[in-house]
Amino acid sequence: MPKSSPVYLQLRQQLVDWISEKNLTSQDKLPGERVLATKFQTTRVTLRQALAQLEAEGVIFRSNRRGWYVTPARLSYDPSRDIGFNLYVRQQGFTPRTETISKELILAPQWLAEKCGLRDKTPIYHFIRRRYVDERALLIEHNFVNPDGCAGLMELNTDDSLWQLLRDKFNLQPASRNIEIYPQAIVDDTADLLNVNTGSAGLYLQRISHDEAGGFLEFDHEYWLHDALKLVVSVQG
Amino acid sequence: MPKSSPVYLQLRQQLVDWISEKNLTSQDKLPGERVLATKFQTTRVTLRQALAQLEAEGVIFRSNRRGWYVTPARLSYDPSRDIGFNLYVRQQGFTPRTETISKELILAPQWLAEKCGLRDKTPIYHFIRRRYVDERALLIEHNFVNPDGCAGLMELNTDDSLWQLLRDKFNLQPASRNIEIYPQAIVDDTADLLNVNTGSAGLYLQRISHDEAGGFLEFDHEYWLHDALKLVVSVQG
DNA sequence: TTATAAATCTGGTATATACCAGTTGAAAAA
DNA sequence: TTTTTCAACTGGTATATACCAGATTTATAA
Repeated sequence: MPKSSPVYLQLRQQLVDWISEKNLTSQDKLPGERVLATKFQTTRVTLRQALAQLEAEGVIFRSNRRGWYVTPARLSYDPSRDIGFNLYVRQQGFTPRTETISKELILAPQWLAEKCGLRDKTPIYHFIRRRYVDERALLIEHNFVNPDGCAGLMELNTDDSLWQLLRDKFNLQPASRNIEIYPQAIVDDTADLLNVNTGSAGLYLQRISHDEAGGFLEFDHEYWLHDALKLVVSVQG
Repeated sequence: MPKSSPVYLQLRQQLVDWISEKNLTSQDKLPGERVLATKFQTTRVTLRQALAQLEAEGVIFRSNRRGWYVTPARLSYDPSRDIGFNLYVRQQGFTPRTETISKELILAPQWLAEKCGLRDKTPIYHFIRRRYVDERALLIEHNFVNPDGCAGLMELNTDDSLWQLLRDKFNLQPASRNIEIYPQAIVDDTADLLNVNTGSAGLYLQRISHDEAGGFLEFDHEYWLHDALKLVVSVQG
């Protein structure tokens, strides 16, 4: 006799069926939790367990206190290329948007100096940007750029590709990158900026770029929603 | 007046403090939920919310119905190299173990044939392996190997590096790899094999390797626990 | 000594209920 | 028409309580 699965997993399946039956698609809103709980004859608590399950699977997502929505297809993303986020997104038929949340010249804190092989308190540009696809905020990006050779970068419009600016205006181009990637919960400020609860699943991506002479160009880290991207990398050898 | 954070987040902090105060370290077990709930004067339900938060952050992990444990440091892992899992792990001072769960010669199903550019129903080796670090099961790996040029692979011991076997015994070596990486919930069989609940956060990693002539060598996918690894990739250009 | 069965751990699921806190949109005021 | 205010909605947090289901240990029988 097959053991029956728990109620919340059965409910999960009912929700999946219902979503496909109703032809709900990318970014469509689900009814409120109280409505769903009634419709499927269960408690809100149990319903939320099923919703959380689907959220973990990347089927639906929530926007802070606004409700549940159907998750759009993942964005393919190659962290070893720098054709620019906006271009990337458009090539896949989505609509990008970038907000520069802050830009300032700071003195490199110790952790950053260590990572990048700089002396403590070296001046460095710090950009914080929020990037959207189809008006859903997908990631928060921090760029720390070595000001050597690109003085005045901060006065330019940074809502598009930084690398494009560096290449076109300052003739700077990365020759090698060290990339680190791992799943990490999104917390605190970052969570707020992305309109998710602290502790939401996310993907952390860090990149250190050097020029041909081995000089430090840029340190960057990105906090992505867990269901938002698919990394694609090609490697030789 | 600063808004006070919810009880479960305060509790989260208390737990963190308590863990560090008690000097709990890698793989140490936490007291049972009922004990903790009493100690911190809260309900088991609220306590579990705090524990789930720490789990999402990768501070603690649970082993199915056994209890909560302190998460070990992440394993660094370069998916573009193939020095072999076991060697990788040992280099970082951990103890690896690999179990071959199954190995068989199958006929490539459609999805696989498409991905690898094969004809439908091409014969192909299928290995399923479970890999441990310090006796914690971290990932389930599926290898689909093109039998051309490595007949008899299935009879060999596959608890170490497949690539090492292919290189040493069959003179096969990959020239290029296409890698896909994204966060994905661990469900069903895979969850069972890893001793986690269905829906646990995980990282999915897929690799397609070709030889110098562009011939298909191997398709591989891996399901990792979300808190188990840190991907490290170096890229030129 | 070993194998088996039962008791007792542990976390997992489920229900009912209340209130809190941002979001939203409608109503009221400017 | 525009702004402001406020009611109502939504999801988020919190407590209390019960029972279920695997895992582990202990006691018992072979």
